[in-house]
This record gives sequence, C-alpha cells and structure tokens, in this order.
Amino acid sequence: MAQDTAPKIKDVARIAGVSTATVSRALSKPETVAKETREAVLEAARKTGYRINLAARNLRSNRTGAIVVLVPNLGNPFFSQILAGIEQTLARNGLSVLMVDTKHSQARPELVFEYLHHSRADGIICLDGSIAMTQLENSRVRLPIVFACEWHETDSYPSIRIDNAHSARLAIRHLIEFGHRDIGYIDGPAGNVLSSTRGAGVLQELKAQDIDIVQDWFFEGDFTLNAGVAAAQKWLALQTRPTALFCANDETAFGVISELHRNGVSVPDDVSVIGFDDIDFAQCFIPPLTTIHQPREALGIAAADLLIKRIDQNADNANIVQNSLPTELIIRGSTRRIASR
Amino acid sequence: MAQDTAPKIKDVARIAGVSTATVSRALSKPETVAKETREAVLEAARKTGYRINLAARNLRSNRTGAIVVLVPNLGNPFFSQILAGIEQTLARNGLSVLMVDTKHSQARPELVFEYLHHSRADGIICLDGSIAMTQLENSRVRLPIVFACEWHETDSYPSIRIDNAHSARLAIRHLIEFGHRDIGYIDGPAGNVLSSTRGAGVLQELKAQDIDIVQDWFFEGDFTLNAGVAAAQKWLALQTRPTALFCANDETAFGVISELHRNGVSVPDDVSVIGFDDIDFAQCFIPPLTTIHQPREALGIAAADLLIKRIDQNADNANIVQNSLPTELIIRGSTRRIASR
DNA sequence: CTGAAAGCGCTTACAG
DNA sequence: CTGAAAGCGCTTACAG
Repeated sequence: MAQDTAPKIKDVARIAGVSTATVSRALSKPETVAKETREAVLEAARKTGYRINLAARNLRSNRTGAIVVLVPNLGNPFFSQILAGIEQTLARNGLSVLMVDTKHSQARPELVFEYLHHSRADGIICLDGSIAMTQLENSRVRLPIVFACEWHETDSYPSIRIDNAHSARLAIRHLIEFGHRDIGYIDGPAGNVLSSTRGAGVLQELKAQDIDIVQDWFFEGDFTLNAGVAAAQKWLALQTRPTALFCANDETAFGVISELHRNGVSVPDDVSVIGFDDIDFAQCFIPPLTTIHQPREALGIAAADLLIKRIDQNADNANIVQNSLPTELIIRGSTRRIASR
Repeated sequence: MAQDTAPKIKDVARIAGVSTATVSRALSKPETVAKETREAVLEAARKTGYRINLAARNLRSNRTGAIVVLVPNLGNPFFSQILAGIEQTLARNGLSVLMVDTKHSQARPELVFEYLHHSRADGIICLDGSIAMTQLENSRVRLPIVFACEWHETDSYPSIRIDNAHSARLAIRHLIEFGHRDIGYIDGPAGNVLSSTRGAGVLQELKAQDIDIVQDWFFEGDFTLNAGVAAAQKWLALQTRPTALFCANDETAFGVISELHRNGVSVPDDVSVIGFDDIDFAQCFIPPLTTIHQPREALGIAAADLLIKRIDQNADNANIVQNSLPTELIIRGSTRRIASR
C-alpha cells in the first residue's frame, strides 16, 4: 500500500538537514524558525511529498481540527444553506466538518454523544434545540458549543439566531396592513423553540392591534409540506374561515397553498398566505410566496465564526454570547389587500 | 479543563485488575477475551466513564473511522437526502462523515485534496463528477472511493447511479404518448456527465420514435431555478414553439413554469413540462410536477454500503463496481395529453 | 533559533 | 486467554 511508504517528519528532517522538532515548527509555526531553515524544510517537504499525519498531531496536541455539526434532519433542504455557510467558514480556517444527523440517531442518543467528546472534535455547532442537553451537561467533557437558528430551551448557551417573535410580528403586521382581521396561524411542533417564539409573536401583534384571537384558527404543524396539507383540510372544514394564514415556515405554506388549490380555493384571491424562511423555491412558487427572509448562509457563517473565536479564547460555555441577525419581509404574490370591513 | 482528568485505558486496567492490552481487546474485540474478564473491564469502563481517545487509536491502527463526502454544492437541496442516506448508513457502521463542499473549495483545490490523504479518512464518497481526478491519481494515497449520482468522466471508478439515458427516454416517451411531437429540452451544464447522458437519452428516444429534432428547442442550463427562467424567456421569444419541454431537473422545471406563468402562459394548458429527480416540492407545486423519480436516499445508502464493503475488503479502486438503481416516471399535473396532429 | 528527548494514549505482534 | 513491551508520528517544554 502506498501509505506504508509515506514520508514522515523524520524523512523531511534528514533531507533538510535539521531535527524533527525544527521541521515541526517550520510547518506549523513558520515564524519561529529562521528564514533559511524554513525554506530548506519546505523544499524538503515538497520534494518528498510529505503530508502530516493528523492522528499523530491530534494525539500530541490534544486537538482534532474538526467541528461537530448536529443537524436535526439532513433531508430537510432548509439546512442546506446554513451548512454551506458553516462548511465554508470552517474550511477557510482549516477545520473539518463532522456532520451528524440527530434525528437519525434519535433511537441511539449515545451515538450523538460520542461526538461530544474531546477526542472527536474541538467544538460543536448545534442546529437542534431539542437536543437532550442534560446528557451534554453530564458528560465529562464540555466542548465549546454554539447553537444556530434554534437554541436550547434553557437558552443558556451561546447562539446565533434571528428574532423570531419580532419576525412573526412583521408577518402579522403585513397581513393587517393588507386589511386582514381574520388571521390564522399554522405553527411548528409544540415544544420547539421556534414554534413557541413565533407563536408568541403572533399573539403579541394580534393583541397589540386589538384583533380577536380565534383558537380554531390556530393549527399545530411540524414544518413539513404535509403539515400544510393537513391544515388546509382543516381550514376547508371550518364554518367561518380566516382570510389570511401565517405559516411557521415556507414548506408549510407550500403545502397549504397546493392543497387549497387542489380544492378549488385560490391563493391569494380567496385567502392570503404568508410563509417564513424565504427558501429558494419561494420566489418560483405559483403564486410567488410572500414570506420572511431569513439569512441562512449568514447564520451559518456567524455561528462558525463565533465558535472559532470561542475555541481560540478557550471560552467557557457559561459565558453566553447571543447574536440576532436581521430578517426582512418579502412581499410577493401569495398575500393580497382586501377591503377592510 | 475536564479532559485533563479524563480516564485513560490505564485507569480502567487498574480498576479491572488487568493489563491495558486486555482492556483494549475487551473493548474492541470482545470475543477474544474471557467472559468474566470482559465483564470486569466493561464495568470498570462504565464506572470511570472511560472514553477512548480516537487520535491514539487512529495513530496506532492507521485508521480514522471517518469518510470524506465530497458534495458539489451543499446549498443545493437536491443533495440533502442523499447525504441523509450516507450519514445514516455510515453512522450505523460507526463511521463519521467529513463533509466537504467542492464548489466552495474550487478556488483552492488543495483544500479538497488534503482530505484525500490517509490520515484524514478511510474512504471517499464523491458526488461531484467534475472533480479533477488527475490530482487524485497523482496524490500518493489512493483511498477507496465510490462515486454516487455523478461519476468521473473516465467512468473508471466504482459508482452508484441511475440509468440517466434510460430515464430521460422515459420522460420523452411519456410526452410522446401524450401526443406531443414538438419537444424541447433544457439541459444541465455542458460537460456535466448527467447533462450528456440525459441529453443523449433525449436524442435516442426522439430518433427511435422518428420525431424531428429542432436545435432551437434545445437549451443549455445549469440545474438552477434561474436556468429555467432563462429558458422560458427563450421559449417565449420563439417563432414556432415546442408543445412540451423536458427539463434536466426539477428546479429547472419550476423556473420554467413560474416564468411562463408570469407571462400568462399556462402549464399544462399551453405547454407541458416534465422534470427530473422528484424532489419533495414537486408534489406540492402548482401544477404538481410530472417528473422522473430518483431514489436519492437509496443512492446514498447504496454508495455508503459499497464503500464500507470495499474498505473491509481492501478493494482496489481499479476493480470497478457499478450499480444502477431504478427510476420511475411519476405522472402528475404539469403534462397533458394533446390531440395528435 | 535549534536539538535531544519525553510522551500523547492507544494497539498489536509476541510469548507464554 | 492474558501481559509486557514496543511503537504509531507527531509536538513541546527544556536547555543551550
């Protein structure tokens, strides 16, 4: 096998005429070595095709060069661009991405927690707010962790997110400005931090604008197309119906609109629908989806940057940093002005 | 720091009253150790909360327990479910996923190739057919590699894929069966292996059915929503227009349909459109998209399984295995029967 | 600025 | 079935 003959640091040292210590320094801390020595080492490394053995480096230096990214559901395209931002930022800093799907590992949580130990990674980016953090607490090692988008229910860890309540209020305010006073809401799953904050924003804005809250118009969902389909069916069965629906994410909105369409109900002519996230498909939907834009790639980049900073600073997870990135209302074709009563 | 006090194999050995060698065996090859010894070791490991140091194991055993997955573009949701299948399968086999976005690393290909070395990973799953494989050839280490979905242009590596030409013929045949004889095609990017095989399938089927091929009706795209939008604009500018369009993927089809809709052209009433992939949104599009179903998760699982098998067997990359997974025509609402001339 | 030497925490022939 | 011992390939105080 080729790797049996792979050059070691010793080979480079011999060819460069220096010690292995010097080779090591020239490669990882070039500024601590004399220019000529450095050049000789680099030349020798190039000539031999030397590649560092990471396992050896990691064992010795007690770092891994890898970051674990815990994703709730890799099959969900919402996460794609967040991951892209994370990967891009970590790669630029010489860090690898260890990707773990927390849902698929749900049956065996110990699989996830294996990753939380020092010998696997130098830090964690967690996109899953429902992760059983007590297990993390109980585990012996406390790697630096940063949450992104979601956060742990105790909210006692660093996180990068948007202001979900405020963003939900933006959506409701838009519907009200378009003359709607009968407004429904399709939530995410109960217990999810995004559901509770977006739902809270909905209620706040309705109350602030003195609009009746009708319990029958609030549906629980789970952020999927199917949740939207199910909610649309409930809407169709209603005696009195809201004229506008706010969906906790775009996928739910797509499900709603398509199921209504299948039943001869037009969006936005018969009912207005607004989503949340502004995933790429939103602009090519028919009608183009009015939604709240969430800066997904920027969230990933910010989370990765924060984690890197905290690893470098040896920051304690108890020392919380929380940043909010701005969202934006994007008005497209799925909402429509109606005459106020 | 907690990890400084983390128990080592030595601590477990002392408590269990055995040697470190026995602890090591009891943990990784339990069947080679007497039942009572094994139980004592496991109990001691449990009591101390012992976690293996992977760097040490990797250094010693020359394995990493990680697989590199090269993804052309993490921001593209098409890959989500393939990745989910890969992650799930590798996790079940105790392997980690090192995720690398080849596009983001395009400016610095050496970043990608760092991952191809033995000390980083035990194998590679590559979703990017355009990877500069000569660099892989030239590199000193030849890790087992399996391509998934795409493949290298020389087609001289193991791969898991669908039969793209056949699947494209399925799409064209469907249009013809629906009475269409004026058929256009929106391709992927030139040079891409999927483009060339799907495009070839289109031509084969048109010829086989004795249908005129009109160059003006063949558009180059790049698998994005925007490619569909651009093609729709070209279609609108045409003097004589095809009555049906086959798109090399679903995103392109969404772009086409939405841009046509914006210009008052209805799908399927004015023109039929068929996609390729059957991503989740296809069924909730308006109209629901007729398309070719591609088993994305199964492709990921099969690729991971094959790679694992090859790593275990120490298989040479020159010993090629290629499997095709079946696709299926899914007829929904975006294509429509027309009177034959 | 450089080198000699210890040691990171495991695994694995080898011997018994 | 088990143990003593070597060694994987690096990095890092320490001394000069």
